[in-house]
Amino acid sequence: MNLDHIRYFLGLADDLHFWNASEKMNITQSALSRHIKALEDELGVVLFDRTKRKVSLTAAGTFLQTEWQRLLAEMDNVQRQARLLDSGMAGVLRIGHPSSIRFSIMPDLVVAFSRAYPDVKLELVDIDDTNIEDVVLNYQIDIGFERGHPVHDSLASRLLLVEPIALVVNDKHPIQPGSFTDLGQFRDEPFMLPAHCHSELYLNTLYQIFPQYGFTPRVVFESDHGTTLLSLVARGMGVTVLPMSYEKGAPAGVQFMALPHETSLHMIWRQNNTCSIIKNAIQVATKVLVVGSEG
Amino acid sequence: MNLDHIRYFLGLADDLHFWNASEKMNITQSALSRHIKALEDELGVVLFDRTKRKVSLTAAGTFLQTEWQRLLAEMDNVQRQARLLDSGMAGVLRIGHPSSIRFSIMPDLVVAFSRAYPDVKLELVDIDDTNIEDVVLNYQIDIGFERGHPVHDSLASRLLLVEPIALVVNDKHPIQPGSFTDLGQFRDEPFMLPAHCHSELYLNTLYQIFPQYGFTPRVVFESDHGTTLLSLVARGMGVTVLPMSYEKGAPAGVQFMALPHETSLHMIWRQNNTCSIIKNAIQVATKVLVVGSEG
DNA sequence: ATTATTAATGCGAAAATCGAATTGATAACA
DNA sequence: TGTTATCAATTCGATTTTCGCATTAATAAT
Repeated sequence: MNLDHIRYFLGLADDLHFWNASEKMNITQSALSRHIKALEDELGVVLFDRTKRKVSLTAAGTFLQTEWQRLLAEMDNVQRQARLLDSGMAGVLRIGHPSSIRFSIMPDLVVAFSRAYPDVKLELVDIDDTNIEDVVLNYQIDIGFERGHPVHDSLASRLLLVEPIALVVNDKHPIQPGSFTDLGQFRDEPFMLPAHCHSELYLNTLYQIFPQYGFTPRVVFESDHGTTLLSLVARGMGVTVLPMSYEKGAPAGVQFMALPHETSLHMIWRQNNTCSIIKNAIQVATKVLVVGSEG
Repeated sequence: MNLDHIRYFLGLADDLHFWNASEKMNITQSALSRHIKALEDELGVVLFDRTKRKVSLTAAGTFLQTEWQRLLAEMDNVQRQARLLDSGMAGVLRIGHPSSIRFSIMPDLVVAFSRAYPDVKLELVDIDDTNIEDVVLNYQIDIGFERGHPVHDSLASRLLLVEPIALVVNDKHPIQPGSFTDLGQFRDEPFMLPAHCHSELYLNTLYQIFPQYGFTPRVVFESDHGTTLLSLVARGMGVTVLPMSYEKGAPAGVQFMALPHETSLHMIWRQNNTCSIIKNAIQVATKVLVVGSEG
């Protein structure tokens, strides 16, 4: 059955006059007659009583008028929603990110994206010890953030941010920004560092720093959570090394000192994910954290 | 847009394989390809990602799969209901009847009809002093019952019942069935009779009886309600004349004696009412009250 | 490099649909 | 009572759409 048949039916049901109705719908009267007949034949139900002089709806016709009107309107709404989904103006975007950007970068991105696409629902998924690339590949999330260029082939990525890695000390520590020269000054300090189950890429970067200063840090505490490390630094338990973006939202009593080393933040997604929401998200993220671009 | 397009879409969305899906739906693969393409072009939305080797639904496609499935099911239900309405298996039937058959005939008809057509809702409309023919013609009810052949041209009717008119006396009245000969015996009795706003046809029949016995009844009380008259007869206030069908459900203490006069019961409906429920109602009524038939 | 798989496409035939004109039946009017 | 006006159904030839068959093109598997 053709939805146009139903539209023609509704037009005739409004006018109850074949010629008038056909003219309003820009078809000929003969076409309208045939459409209605075809519809009636297909249903096996007479929709109009025509007495050569007057056209009126049958009981079934009256029923179908209201029901089909409703269903056609629903069809339209469904199609409009589909177009929104297609254009990335509506839908769901699941995001996973390391805790390191929870307070500094994610809020900016979320606010910017929600403003631009208010009808897209954001689901922030907590990713702790799992490899974030796997979580993207497993369709658990659509977009992930990772420190370092993604390893997996079928992931696409964009570099969003390059930031210094910082040494973090208690603000009562004898060495402060004024007297800080290089990391070698801390060779005998107790370090608190991320655990090994954290992002490999970042850990590699991190653990390649110390040998350059000729020492291996004495690790007295391990944690994946930067905020945990920060609060222990604030309590004077030792020093730590974290991306500079942790400075925003850090507790009182800690001091960040940039090291001459950097870490990058990449946004990653499935290469075969053609959904426009992804494209929109890339665009927003790029606009918010203006950096160059990458494949 | 054609609903078949949507069916083809749903078929492909199930299989995610053009050839398999097309074979299941008894069309060729080329036809299916073109249907899907036509649908996508019409919507302006890509529904499937096809990578020459794998077919998968887009976000919009996934959405439309569930929504269109639901809408198509609704379409089917609506059509089924329309067919029921058309066949007279469902719908509403509004009935008006004189109070004279409320206890004797209507219950039988209602029970029989409800058993045969359980999905047709019966609305019993109380018709008191209004002309029942007008109530049918005004579309207030679909079917009416009238004592006598209908007057109006555009009404169709069927004779359902011919029954005696009865004299009703108190069971302590000196004249009882054994001693009853004719109505002339009651020329000096106090009569209680229907009021003039009752059905004209019946009143004409009724008031033509007395002259045949050479007297005019002494009317001491008038009422349209046969049950009222009966209860007064039971209290010994006088005698009355009513269709024999009142005997069923009459109060204790009254005695019915058939007169050699008859009244008929007709079912009436709008001649131009083509609704099958009417036809079904006629059939049921005829079967329940087996009598001949009439135009 | 070769083969198998599979969606898209070109092509002629078949089917559906269209508009213009005609028909047939009824209501309105003279 | 005969005539006209109205209006839905129908006929007919032309156009458009849709179909199946065969082929093409692109990819994955061997």
